[in-house]
Amino acid sequence: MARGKVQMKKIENPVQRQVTFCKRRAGLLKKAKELSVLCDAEIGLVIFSAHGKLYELATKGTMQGVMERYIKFTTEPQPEPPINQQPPLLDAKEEIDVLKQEIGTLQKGLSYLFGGGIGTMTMDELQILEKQLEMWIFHIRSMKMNTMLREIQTLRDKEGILKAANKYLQDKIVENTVITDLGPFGSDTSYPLIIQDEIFQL
Amino acid sequence: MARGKVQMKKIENPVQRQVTFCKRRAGLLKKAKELSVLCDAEIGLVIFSAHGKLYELATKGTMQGVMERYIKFTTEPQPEPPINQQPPLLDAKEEIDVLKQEIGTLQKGLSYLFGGGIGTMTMDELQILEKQLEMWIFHIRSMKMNTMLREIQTLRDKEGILKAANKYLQDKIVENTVITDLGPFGSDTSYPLIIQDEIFQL
DNA sequence: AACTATTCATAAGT
DNA sequence: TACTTATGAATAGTT
Repeated sequence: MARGKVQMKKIENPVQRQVTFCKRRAGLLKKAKELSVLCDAEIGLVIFSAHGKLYELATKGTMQGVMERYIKFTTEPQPEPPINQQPPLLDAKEEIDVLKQEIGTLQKGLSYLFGGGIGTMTMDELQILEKQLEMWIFHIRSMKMNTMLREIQTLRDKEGILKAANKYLQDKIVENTVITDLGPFGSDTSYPLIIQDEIFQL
Repeated sequence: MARGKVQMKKIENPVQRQVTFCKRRAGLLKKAKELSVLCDAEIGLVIFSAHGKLYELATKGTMQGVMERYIKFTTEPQPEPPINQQPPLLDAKEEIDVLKQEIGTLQKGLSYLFGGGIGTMTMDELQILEKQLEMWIFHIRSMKMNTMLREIQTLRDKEGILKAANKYLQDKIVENTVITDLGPFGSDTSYPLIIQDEIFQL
């Protein structure tokens, strides 16, 4: 930098350290912005000063966004965006592994937030925590219900399409055999045994 | 920097952009390390290249640690370290407030970890999450049970002490009145109405 | 907070 | 991809 090299160790003089912190922090944030702009990169930068003050920069979106992307990236295998893409669940097993890791993180967060020892919590605190967890479960269950309802609807849609296809096939067969024979078709509840795969590619 | 200023906009030439990305990325990481060492700061730096590759730096601990600290900092009010300190429970009301804030943090963490939309979770994922939450509740409830058992034990201890005190007082009264009168005392189930506060300072 | 002498980072070239 | 070099930027020490 200027007027003498600087030793790569903590600056002992608190005043000088604070000044250097301000200058270099500004420089670092500027450099990060530049890199993001010049090279189209997404950057998240978090700086906690020695006294605990927070300085942050998130290019392209929020810090939340960067952190989510980071978690996703480090949790999943390399291929960056293979989670919940168009093909709704390509590999259920892999997805469950991902979830397990996420839950592990959450658990860590729990024991961390209530660190020092959950054993020291008061009755009131336990009561609140239990209630909170119950609310979460309630939330999860209502989401499960929604998922099931959606699946049921999807199945009904498919049923409708199959019935229509069935009808169409029946009509065609009747049409082709009308001269020689009037077959036993006609029931509204009978379905064809041959199903076109394409029907499922909705 | 060298041989001509650089325009602060995305470098169009892909080759040059890639070269610049490598150079400036290295520079940025170096500067971040230096700032951390010189000024005793905790820094988390995440860089996603335009092609989605991840580069990261976490000084002092892990990126997880930085992100947890960030979440805590942005969720809670400023006073950074007033969480479950030595004085076990100086003010129960205050402690509950702290707990509520911590729960808020946890909630945020939940929606963050499953960010992007919990609505996209699969049935399997929801199932696992629900089970996890139930296990937490089970844990909480067993802790509540322990707390209650401990309180019951404490009350029994107090009862024993009170009974002993009662006996002592009775004996004293009997002793002092034995000449003039044999009072109606003698029941094992009667307690004195006057209780010494000191008895409760166990 | 502003200045300036230096060192550092790096754009362009090889 | 790596090295070199000329030059612009960052900044340590000073005021």
